[in-house]
Amino acid sequence: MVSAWADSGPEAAEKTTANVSPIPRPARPSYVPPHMRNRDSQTQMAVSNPIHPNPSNSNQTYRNPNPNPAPIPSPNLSSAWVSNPRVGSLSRTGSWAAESEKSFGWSAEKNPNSNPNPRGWGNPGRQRNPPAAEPNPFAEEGSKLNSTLFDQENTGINFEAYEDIPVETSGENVPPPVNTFAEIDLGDALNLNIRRCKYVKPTPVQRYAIPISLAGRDLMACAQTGSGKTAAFCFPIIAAIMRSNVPSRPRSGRSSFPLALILSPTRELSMQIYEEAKKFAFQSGIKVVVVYGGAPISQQLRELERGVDILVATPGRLSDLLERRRVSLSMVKHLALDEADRMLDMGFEPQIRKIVETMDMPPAGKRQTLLFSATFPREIQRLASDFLSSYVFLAVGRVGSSTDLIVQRVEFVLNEEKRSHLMDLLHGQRASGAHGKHALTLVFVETKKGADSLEYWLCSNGFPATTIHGDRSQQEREQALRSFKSGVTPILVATDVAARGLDIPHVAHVVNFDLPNDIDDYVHRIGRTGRAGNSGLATAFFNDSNISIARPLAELMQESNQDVPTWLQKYASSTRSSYGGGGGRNRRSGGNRFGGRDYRRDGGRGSSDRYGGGGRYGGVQGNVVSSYGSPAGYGAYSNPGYASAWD
DNA sequence: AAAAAAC
Repeated sequence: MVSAWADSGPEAAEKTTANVSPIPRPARPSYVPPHMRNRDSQTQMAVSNPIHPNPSNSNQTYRNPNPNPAPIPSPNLSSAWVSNPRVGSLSRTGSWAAESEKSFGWSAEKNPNSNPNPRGWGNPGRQRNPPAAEPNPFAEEGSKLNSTLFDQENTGINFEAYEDIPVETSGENVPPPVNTFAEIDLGDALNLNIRRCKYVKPTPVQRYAIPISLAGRDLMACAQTGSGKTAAFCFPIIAAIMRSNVPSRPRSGRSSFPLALILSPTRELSMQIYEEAKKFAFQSGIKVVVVYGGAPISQQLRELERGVDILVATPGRLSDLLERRRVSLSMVKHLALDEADRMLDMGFEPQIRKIVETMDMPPAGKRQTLLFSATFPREIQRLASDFLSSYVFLAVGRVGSSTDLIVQRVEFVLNEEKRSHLMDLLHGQRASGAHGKHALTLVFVETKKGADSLEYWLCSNGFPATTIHGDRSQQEREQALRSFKSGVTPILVATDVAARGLDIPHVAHVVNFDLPNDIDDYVHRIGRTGRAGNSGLATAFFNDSNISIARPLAELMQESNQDVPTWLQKYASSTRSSYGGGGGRNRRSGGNRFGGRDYRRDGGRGSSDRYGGGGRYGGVQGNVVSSYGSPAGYGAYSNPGYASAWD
């Protein structure tokens, strides 16, 4: 379980801070101190406010599964693949991957004009704007795969770790899980794209969530970080749109009428979901558009005008577009909230409620609603049930899952010693070299100011760092992320803006320089490493100002088979029991094996219980099953190509 | 108390 480089950790920890004096080195020439950075002003956009006509035919039959989906020209290998559930035993380096890509004929695929769009983007019956050549979203992936660097460092998905993963479903008539993608009718185009993504078999959350969603059910899914959630909600949405009769969308005004809406709490996460969704929807005729703040709206408006089927958005920019009547939600048949617990917490909930309940979106029951997160506090579940109709609750357990692959360490570090202690860790990493050239370190701090100041200090001390937080311009944020991912600045100092969902390959080490107050935030932060079944290291600096998280942290570490320092246990037991009622902020799910538990079950506990109990629905049926019961089609193999598509 | 999210 412990990887080679993780073993080098303790050596670094043994160094004393006293031995290290910051080595004054000139800042890298490219570094610009925070106060010197100019915040670029946004392009002003003339606001037009066309009156939004009521779409006359929005009462289309909901979900009309068409047994004869519109034929989509597809390369000839797809059907062969669909009928072969045993691809799981093939190695990426084997002939399968190499040969199949050749025979797909990439150059031909780049010309979508040979693929008359059967969906009618935005303006049915008429293709006002023939689509420009659809760029191949797999191009970058392909070049990455050919890199020996990545081949060396990526060990591929560790499916063995998922063999015994506990899965809990509850709700009425829960559709059964599948073992392979081939068992589900996702359509030729999507099947082909799944293959291009090098996904060989579904992850646990996908095995359960896809059949449930495909059956048209609402879903609240709780699955560990890095477990393939994006695909779990994108696949069924794409498949459903493909097999439905696309309702004709009004041509009036300048509104666009997406069929699916995917909301996420940060701009970068929306961007990431968009990039993934574009791959899945490649050459399916389904148009994906992303909108978020901080970027010029004019370009986004143009994209929308060209038609949109799946809209990925952050709440603020979407609200803006809704007020401008440039987007109508009246045709939305699928609503997905990623990081749903964050979307429904105090800061976001009113905004989300406004979008979902007071605009023109069909109500729960007339649309499908999919909620995904790694964490689902009980009170958020209760809020969320307002948006759901007869939903299935799905929890994929933590044991044997990716958080188990993260080695978690907690060190007692006083505030004034944090910087030098971080320096020790970084020096140790650098000296051992065991992390490899592409090993990245993500450092979480509490405040935006703190992020700037730590970044400056690191740079001044010879550690190439950059920072991402909400006070930086969107350009700067995206640049920082690129620079981090590419290894130009292998240290990224971040606020919680980077805590959730971001899939950054090769993050070997997550440092909680400042611990969060909420254990769920901790779970999401450390989930930036140890992805796709790879191992990772998470180090937290703890001191007296973190007492409130001591107990849930100790419990979490215990649940994931980590060594809990004795001193931390003392802190934990010195705080009031979280089970005594009241003060349930940091309550986890009562020590069970899941990241969350259906609040409709397990009635009878106090109402302050955070993750379970006191449900207003009595007697919801539940099943606990082992996810990977059937070994069919699962062979040991390694595939370096999976990591980035896993979440 | 902080962070995120529109102009």
